[in-house]
Amino acid sequence: MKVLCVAEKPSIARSISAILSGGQFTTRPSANKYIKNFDFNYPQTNSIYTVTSVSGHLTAHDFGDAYRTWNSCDPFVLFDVPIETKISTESKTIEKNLRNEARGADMLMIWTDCDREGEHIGSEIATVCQKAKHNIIVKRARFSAIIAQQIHNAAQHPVELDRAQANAVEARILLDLRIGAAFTRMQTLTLQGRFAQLNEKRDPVSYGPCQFPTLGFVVSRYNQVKSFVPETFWYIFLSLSRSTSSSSAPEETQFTWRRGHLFDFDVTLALYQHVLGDPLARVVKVVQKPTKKWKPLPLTTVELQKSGSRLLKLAPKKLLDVAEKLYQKGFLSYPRTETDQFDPQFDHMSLIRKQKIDPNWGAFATALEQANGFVGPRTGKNNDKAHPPIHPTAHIGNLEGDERRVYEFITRRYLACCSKDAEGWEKNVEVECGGERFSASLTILARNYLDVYIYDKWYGKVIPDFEEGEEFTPTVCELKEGETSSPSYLTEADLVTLMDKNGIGTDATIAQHIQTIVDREYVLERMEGATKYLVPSTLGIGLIEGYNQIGFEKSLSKPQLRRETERSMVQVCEGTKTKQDMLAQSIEQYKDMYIRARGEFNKVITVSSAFGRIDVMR
DNA sequence: GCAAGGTC
Repeated sequence: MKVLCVAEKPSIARSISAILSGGQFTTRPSANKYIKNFDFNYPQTNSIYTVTSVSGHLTAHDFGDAYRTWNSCDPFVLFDVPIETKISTESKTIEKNLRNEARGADMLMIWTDCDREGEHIGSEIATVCQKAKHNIIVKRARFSAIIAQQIHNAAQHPVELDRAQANAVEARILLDLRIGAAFTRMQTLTLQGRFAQLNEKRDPVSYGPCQFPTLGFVVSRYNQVKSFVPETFWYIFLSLSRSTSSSSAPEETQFTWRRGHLFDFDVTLALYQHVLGDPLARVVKVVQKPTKKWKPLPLTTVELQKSGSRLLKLAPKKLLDVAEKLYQKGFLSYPRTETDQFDPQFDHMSLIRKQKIDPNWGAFATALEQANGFVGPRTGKNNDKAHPPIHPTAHIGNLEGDERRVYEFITRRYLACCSKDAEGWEKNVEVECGGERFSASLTILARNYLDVYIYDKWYGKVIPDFEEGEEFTPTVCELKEGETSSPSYLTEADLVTLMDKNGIGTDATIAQHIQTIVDREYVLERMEGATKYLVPSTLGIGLIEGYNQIGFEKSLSKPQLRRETERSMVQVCEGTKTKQDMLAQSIEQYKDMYIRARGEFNKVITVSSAFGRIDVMR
């Protein structure tokens, strides 16, 4: 039997071939420069295998000619007019390769990632191959990691394609296109009629079910900052200076008031006077216990973008681009993964060994190899069943600039994962004075993973000995005043976190959505020191606040609608809803909102005009 | 000139 295997991307095709053939395969080029065909025998099922791949989705969706140009129709009809599905121009050579290979095959085995999108890509592959060979048997290989035993098992026990999952994705594709195109054209054409600046630039004023909630987060934080009024508070500050030993200089131990701070001056003053009336502080409790600072979890794409943008000051999109490049050069594992747990069979030692030669972290890697050095990584809660957490696959010493910094971060993170938690000793001293309680708590370090993961800080300070029942005269006892501080604008790391929590976009697209609202000039990047903050432009504020004033039951700029789309997709996958019902219900809902938005768009225009100009403020 | 999701 001749079997044609098709993976979602070239790297997986190569890995599968290496495993199934035991390294004995021949390589043929295809019409596409990224894609190769691998041939070998697979005696376990008495078959001749060819393994190739696509490169993500094969098809593109668009309206027919009659509706593609912007002035050809009322945007409202885009909710209903037919959508054409074509092989995208970039995929033409890939389609050709699939057809050639399918003609000579008895069976098509689909090896796309085991997620909804993978099932949809699989159905695209099946359509192309069945066109080339009508009676080809279509099967699907199920695997959750590129591990020999799993890959062999998948090849020997193929299952059926899950059409329900493919349908759910198809519905989302159609919905996003209809909603995006209809609202984008309506917004753009209406605003261009009112604001000359927009007309000159001809930039679309886009709407999208992911980009608007993303913009909504930025505007919402902006409003919090603008409406913030500082509040004065008061607190009692207590400290003691004493030497830890007879020879050392005195050190100050600061105690924290158990009440934190109060907003009522008179009450605070009364309590303070009570404390002043009692010159002696008594140690009521000393608790000492070991404490830990946990090493980081294995690295996912979202976490790379969050911690990377915070620690390396690189934009999430940039981080992903750099990681992608390093992956293509063979230094990193696949950088788009939701998985924060390594497979129990994962071979860490050979990867750690590769890092021993590094001048900066080689010694740490060497120590991990010794007895008591290595501790298996923590197990997170997420597993996409397709890719392991991001880790270095080879050592490289001559990178420069951002590539070097990203590689270093990922490598240090990985080595930290294979190390031990930092250990400390916590001493909590509780003190009573004039009826008020105060406490001090400090930690002493045993660094472990912190030695390689230089991005985490864990400060500790030796605290003098205190004994229960001991009395002392505080060195300082003061009534102090403070002020609540304004929230800051959103950082990119904050925004990634919010999007991830609210299910806006996926690990691979979150960074793109942020880029989109910047490109559309809805949001400006403002540097303060080394930190980049996101501030909405007048246009961004006008759009969000304008829609808010229309008072939709479900806001176009909040995550709820996207969550509902997600829930509908799950229902289609489970078979509790049909694709047609999902489409019909959503389209109806958005049509109602579209009609109201169009009717009351003067509110968006009014809010935008209120800022005087609709172009961006600098 | 529109979306979001894959991927190179």
